[in-house]
Amino acid sequence: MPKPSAAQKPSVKRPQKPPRRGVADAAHVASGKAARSRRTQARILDAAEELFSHHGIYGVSIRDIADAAGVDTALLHYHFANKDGIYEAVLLRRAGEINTARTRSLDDYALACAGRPSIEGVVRAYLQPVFERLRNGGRGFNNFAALIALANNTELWGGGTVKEYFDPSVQRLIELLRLAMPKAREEDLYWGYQFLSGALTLSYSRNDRIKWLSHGLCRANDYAAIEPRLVEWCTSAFRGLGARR
Amino acid sequence: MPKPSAAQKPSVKRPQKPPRRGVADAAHVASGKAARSRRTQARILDAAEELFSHHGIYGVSIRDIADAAGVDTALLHYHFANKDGIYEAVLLRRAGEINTARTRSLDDYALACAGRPSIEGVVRAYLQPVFERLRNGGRGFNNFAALIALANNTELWGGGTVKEYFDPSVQRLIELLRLAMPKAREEDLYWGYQFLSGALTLSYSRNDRIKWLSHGLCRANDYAAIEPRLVEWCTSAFRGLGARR
DNA sequence: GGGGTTATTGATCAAATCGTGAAATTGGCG
DNA sequence: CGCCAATTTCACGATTTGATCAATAACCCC
Repeated sequence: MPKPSAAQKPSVKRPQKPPRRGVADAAHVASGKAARSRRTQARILDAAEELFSHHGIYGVSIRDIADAAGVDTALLHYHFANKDGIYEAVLLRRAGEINTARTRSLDDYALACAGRPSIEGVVRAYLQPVFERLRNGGRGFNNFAALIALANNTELWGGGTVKEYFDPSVQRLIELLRLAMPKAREEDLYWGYQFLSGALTLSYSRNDRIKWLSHGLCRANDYAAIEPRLVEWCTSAFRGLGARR
Repeated sequence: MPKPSAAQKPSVKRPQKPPRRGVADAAHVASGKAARSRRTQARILDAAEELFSHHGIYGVSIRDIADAAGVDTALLHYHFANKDGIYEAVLLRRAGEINTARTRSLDDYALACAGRPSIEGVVRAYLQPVFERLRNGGRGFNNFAALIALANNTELWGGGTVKEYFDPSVQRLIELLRLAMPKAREEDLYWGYQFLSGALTLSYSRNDRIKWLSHGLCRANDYAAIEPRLVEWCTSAFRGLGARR
């Protein structure tokens, strides 16, 4: 059984993170100790992200990550204290970015529609940032997404820290949906989000069952096929829900 | 990293399962060696089901299961060979039952509607058996469902054996949907199922995020609230999809 | 009621796991 | 250069984990 999880070793001795370098050097490969450190941390997180997304947090050992990243296990403890620390760092690295992008996308749409949002517009604005990254974000983001899918079906849900990044963008979504369908009941909006979320989550999970079911007609990670269909799917569904009373 | 998983120790020495008792004694607590054995196996599987559903397969040790079931670890090996064996036994115990129930429910509906199924009828018939068990099946079935939700977001998907129980009922669902919406494109039917499946899956996962998001208005395991809404949700969505061309 | 089979236990192993502390390396800076 | 701190490696200990084997207990049948 997994230990009571984190928060049991304050790890006082660990040194502070180095301050950001004064001069921003992003063009070519940055040199210097701090930059090098940041790069190895990123390598570790990349490896952990990939492994976690495949086998879950308990299916991966610290050694696995260290080997994949090409460093010693002690280095992981040095940078991230313990396994939970690595896991959390993996999630936090991208959680903020994607959710501010979501919120921004929704805000942009709210502005563009001049206070009269359509269901389709809202749904599209909410989904667009994720799918854009799924298509163009490289393997890293796809691993991250698959990991989110895994964590999403657990009570852990990333140890509780991550949800605080995701919640605001969802609340913004609900707000706009409320505007778009004023006759809908409050609970129904949340249930609608729940159903949307489940469908979205399965989309970027590592489950390719649909390929077998459809005899190769559909592939689970064919995001170009999924995005318009999911938008349409949720739009119809919300519309039926909003028209009910 | 998890081992290449099962299929590496033929475990020749393990004795055969005992033959079913000649006399069926189901009314009161069955006595006899075979019955007792079956009961302890069930206790083990119950414990494993619960633990796996919470922490995933790699988050639970054989000792954890043995302790929870109140037996020695060696007994688990005796009955199920190894850890993967336990996991598979947990899944197989209910996978067949629920899916034949699903298929039967769909067949019944197909008969009742006299070859002219409605989208709503099909969706309802597909979902009804699960929700009935989620409401009345006791904690055991809920644990099982949560475990399925967990496994569903993995490429493992239960080691590959379980899908063969699930697939036929899904194919039957698709067939009937095809009848209900003859103008729909083939791929869209499968994508629709994928979205339905994701929403359903999240419903019985252990994620209660919706409770927080809705400030207590909705609770993730309020199946009485979910079932009618999910039926309506998917019906509207499929309808929009079927009307498109 | 004893013999044989099945079910269950206790003791134990080898490998894997997380984590630590001391040593070695690296780079920045006077 | 030569010191100092941040980074990285090496070697190791304590614990957990999956699994096995012999020994015991429960049961059934003759």
